Parts: sequence; C-alpha cells; structure tokens
Amino acid sequence: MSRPPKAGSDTRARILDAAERLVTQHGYAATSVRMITREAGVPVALVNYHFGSKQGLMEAIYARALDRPEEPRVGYLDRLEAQADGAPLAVEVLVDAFISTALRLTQRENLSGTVFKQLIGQAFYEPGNSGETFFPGEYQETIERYKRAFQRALPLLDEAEILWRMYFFVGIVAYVMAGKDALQITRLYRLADAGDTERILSRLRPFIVAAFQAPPGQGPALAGLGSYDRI
Amino acid sequence: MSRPPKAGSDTRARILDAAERLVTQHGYAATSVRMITREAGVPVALVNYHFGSKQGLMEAIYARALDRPEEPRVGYLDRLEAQADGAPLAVEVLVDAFISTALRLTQRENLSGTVFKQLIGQAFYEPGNSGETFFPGEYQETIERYKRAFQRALPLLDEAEILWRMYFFVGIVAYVMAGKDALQITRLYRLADAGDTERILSRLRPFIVAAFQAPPGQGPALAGLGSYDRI
DNA sequence: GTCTATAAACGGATAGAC
DNA sequence: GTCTATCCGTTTATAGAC
Repeated sequence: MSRPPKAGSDTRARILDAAERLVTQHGYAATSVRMITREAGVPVALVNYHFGSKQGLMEAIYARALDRPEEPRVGYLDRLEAQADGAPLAVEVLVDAFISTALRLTQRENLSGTVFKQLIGQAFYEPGNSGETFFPGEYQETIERYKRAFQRALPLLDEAEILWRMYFFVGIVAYVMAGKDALQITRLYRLADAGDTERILSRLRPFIVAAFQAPPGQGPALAGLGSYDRI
Repeated sequence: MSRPPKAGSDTRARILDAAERLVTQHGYAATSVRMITREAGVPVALVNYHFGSKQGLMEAIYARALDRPEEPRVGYLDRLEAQADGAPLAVEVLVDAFISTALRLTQRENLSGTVFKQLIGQAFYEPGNSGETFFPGEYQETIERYKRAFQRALPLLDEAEILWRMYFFVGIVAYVMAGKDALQITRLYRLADAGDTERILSRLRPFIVAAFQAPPGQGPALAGLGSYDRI
C-alpha cells in the first residue's frame, strides 16, 4: 500500500497477500483486480501474467491457504489413538483435537491470521461455490477418522446421530472462525474476548462436549410446533 | 424468465422475485441489476424507478423477507413467561422457543422457502455488510429478552458465559438454516433428513440443550495447545 | 518479468419519450 | 408506470514496448 513498487521481493507473493486481505474483507465479486494491484503496488497486468485470470488468482489464494503441512492431518489423531492403546478416546479429547486442528490451521505462518477464518466462512456460505472447488480431498479421510472415533466414544448414538452432531460441530467451528458476531449485529453486546480465537474456542469446548454427550433419542419433536398460532 | 413482458401483474413484485432468486444463488455483489431485469423480463430502468438503486432493491428484499408479523417477536416469549407465572423457564423451553421462532421465520408464506435461509447465511457471512443494514432494530429486544431468560434458567453461569453460548447457538441455527453441508463437502456423506429443516432442528434441539447445561468453569484451557508440535 | 496503453465489455444510473 | 437510448465510470483482459 505504502510500499514502493520496487522489485527484488517476490511480486507474486505481494499480489497474493493483497488479494487475500481484500477478498476476505470485501468478498470475491466485490474485489476488483485493480484494487488488488493498487494495494500491492504493482501494475494490473501482472495478475494475468502470474495467475492467468482473476479466477486463477482466487484459486491460488485458496491453494496457498490450504497448503498442507508435510504430515497428513490425521497424524495427530493417530498419535492420540496410539497413546490410548486400543481404548476409545474420550469425547473431550476428540473435541479438543478437532478444535486444535482447526485453530492450528488458522495460525499457519503464511497466513495473515484472520484471513483463513473468512475464507472458511465464505467457502461454506458464499453462494455459487459449492466448497468442493477449494477443499482438497484429504479432508475426507479426516472426517471419516473422526466419525469412527466418535462412534467409539459414544456407543449409544447411531451413525446418523453422530454425523449430525459432527455436522453441527463443524458448522460452529467454521462460524466462530469466520468471526462474524451475530449478537454484535444487535449492537447490544460486545463479547469479552471477542477476536481472540483461542479463547473463544476454549469457551466453545465444554459447550460442544456436553452437546455431544446429550442422550440419543432425538427427544420429543419440537414441542407443539405447528400449534403455535403466532410467533 | 419465460414470462412475457406483459403488464397487468405487479412489476415490482416480479423484480423482487427475480432478485431474490439470483441474489440467493450468486450473492449480492455478483448479481447485476441487468441480470435481475433480464430474469424478470422488464427493462433495467424499472429497478431504479421502484427501488432507487441496487442497494435499495437489496434492502427491499430483506425488508420483505423479514417483514414482521403483526405481533412483535417477543410476544411468544411473553406468553411462555406468563404461563410460567414467575418461575424461570426451562432451558429446553427457551431453546425450543428460539428454534421455533427462527424456523417460523423461514416458513413465511411470502417466501420461496429456501430463500430466507440463504439470505440469513449471507447476512452473517458475506463480507462488507455488517448485517446492521438489514436487520431491523426489533431483534435487539428479542436477544435481550432471551438473555435474561437464559440467565434465570442457568443461574450458575455468569452473563458473559450466557452470551457466548447464545452466540454459539445463534451461529448454529444460522448455519443450519443457511443449509450448506460442511460434511457433504467431503462428498462422503449425505445426511438423512438433509433438506428438511424442521427435522434437522429437532435433531439440533437436544444437542443445544445439553450444551447450554454444560458446567460453567470454562474447563481447562485447550489441552496443551501450543505444545502440539505438529498437527 | 515488468510495465504502459488500450481494447472490449459490463456496471449502475438517468433523461426523456410514451 | 413503463420503456428506449444513452452517459460515464469501471471491469477484466491483452498487445506489445522495455
């Protein structure tokens, strides 16, 4: 932004950095290539030179953001299970592991921090892209592993129930990491610790653990739903 | 789309319908006024005539979607509290009430059904708009009322903890209503009942109730976070 | 690899006839 | 209220000099 157009440093990375920042702030469609190159202090043409098109640039952003560490993600779960030596892992441990993994993902060194959260949120919620575009297949195995671990930890729940609870869990983590404050929308509250993802997730942990341990039977259907004359 | 430009029917509504459809599909920024009028089969100028600007059109969409029923939203909570006659409402009841309200909101007759869910999701996640633009002030009171009710139901939790759990709760509901399937992204699972919001929320209910009832102390911080060498 | 200049299309908005 | 024609700024992308 205030940087001189001077070369020497990696132009490609500069563009990626600027794009990452702007896209997470304003969204894909609302961010123009010119905004990006202005922010990066480079001429417009370089976007097309390096990435082919605006779309290509976007894909590069996601590719870099999701760029995997050397070890596969399940490696962590493997270690925990090895330690447990055949015994099922406790729900607390599983929830903890998943949250930690997600958190770690947001703290990758090559990421501006808040960036990844927004990318996650957008991948889940921005219409049009179905998510598959950006999420590499490796994550499938992770889900599968967690599913089996949760099944062992919660033998009273059937597979469908486990999956639904994982679904809620993943959703909440994405939601928290995306960082939009639904309650703040009401302008009434500013939550303590807001912005500190680690603290937030440590508040989330017992909440989710208890939720997973809820008794199976889906309880009575929503009480009298449909009989409420007016809400 | 295939409709003739013929008048007689309400043009304004035609534009709103088309805009609703397209915006929920592609998002605000990615939907141009011209796409909308093409879909509606009317000339471009009518958008500005009826709504002043593209932004005005958007606000009209949300206004219609959130268009309040005659009774204020808290009326329902009022009735429950009156019935309880001074006694605190149980967590189950509160969770149930909130979910039902949200669900009702998505089932308003004037809505194309899935539309509202996406609008909600986008209001929370689309970068740039902070949500205040669209969410009318009346919702503030609703949050405040729920907060007090939850505080009475869960006297062991301090206000901050209550707010955080409500935050998670609201997030999960928005997430579910927005309908993106995080697990489906992995292409491994298609959850039973998927798409049937009412069923999903009835699965959500016991999950959330148990979560709210989790013991206060935020538990140990994320176990050894920071000591995991690699995830 | 970097940059300038320009192409070609599309964006939202408006003036003014009907 | 409806529609055509047009203004004008901005968009993505490219051609071609350096």
